[in-house]
Amino acid sequence: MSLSTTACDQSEAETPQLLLKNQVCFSLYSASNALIRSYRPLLSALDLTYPQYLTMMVIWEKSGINVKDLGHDLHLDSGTLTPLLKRLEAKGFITRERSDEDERVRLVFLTTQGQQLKSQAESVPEAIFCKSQLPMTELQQLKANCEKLLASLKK
Amino acid sequence: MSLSTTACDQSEAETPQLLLKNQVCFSLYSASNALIRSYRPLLSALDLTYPQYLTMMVIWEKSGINVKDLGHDLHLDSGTLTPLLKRLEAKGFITRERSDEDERVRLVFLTTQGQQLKSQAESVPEAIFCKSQLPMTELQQLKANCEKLLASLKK
DNA sequence: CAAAACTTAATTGCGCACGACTTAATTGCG
DNA sequence: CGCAATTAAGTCGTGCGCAATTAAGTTTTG
Repeated sequence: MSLSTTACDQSEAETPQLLLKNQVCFSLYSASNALIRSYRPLLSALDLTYPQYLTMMVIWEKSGINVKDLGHDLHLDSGTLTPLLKRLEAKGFITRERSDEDERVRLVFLTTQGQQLKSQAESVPEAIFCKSQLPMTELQQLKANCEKLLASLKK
Repeated sequence: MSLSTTACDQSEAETPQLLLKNQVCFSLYSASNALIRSYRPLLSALDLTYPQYLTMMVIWEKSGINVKDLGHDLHLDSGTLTPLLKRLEAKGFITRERSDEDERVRLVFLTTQGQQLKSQAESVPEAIFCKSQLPMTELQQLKANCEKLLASLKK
């Protein structure tokens, strides 16, 4: 067996594990791209990209977090986060300050404008749920399956 | 309700729909990134990136396909595909030729080297399945859920 | 038949992801 | 103490994704 879910395909049975339609990863990748795409018009109204929106979620919850912990929460590294945080700072949503205790550490704080953004963002999840046109139970199942795969790959 | 699966969270119940851990999309995005990451060492041995690997799958199945149909199959546009195909051509895996019937159309053909690559790639799906450490039934469920979401968002 | 409408690919610009590397600060240990 | 090892963030280069635009070829239609 393989990650390509070879089931009952009639076309080209020679190497079915190399058919696009049998790839779990392709489905995951396409669905992720499509869902992020559907966020785009909603988020561009807030002057945010999707990764910036995720980052703001962490900062809304944990203002003063450092880059390492942010990267841990988002599963992203400093090569991705540093420029992203600079863009969020340029937009006025956050400030980036060095820690006094440890000069290596960069702390990220929410600004007043960043706080205001949160109330504007509150309607986004509902809007996306409507766009998805799927029952909550299925979305939760999808979420659980993704988390299980992620946990398994992280080990 | 919302796409953020607000269930039974104890932390910060004020706006639970804006907590990262309640986002279906974040789980999907993280799992997709992680799975693609786990393909990387296997594919770099074949001198392919993950999107290039997906593209080669289509071309292995449909040598002579045009860019529009390739984009339809992969859910990608020419802005992504044109440079990707040029890189595949530079590596010698494909050729890109104009159609005789319609000069606008660009046809993509498998080369001998591209054909040889297929046999080298045959071990990849199995290796990824092992890395995932999940039963096939769960992977198939994940795949089905992703496809349902994608279909729903495409409408 | 010629101009308008349409279609296909290519181009451009921006923002990720991420590996590899660098810089600077802190810690550890002999 | 002093220097090596470690750690945190930043930098750089490559390759996507995708919106917006452009260029070129084809079809439609008055």
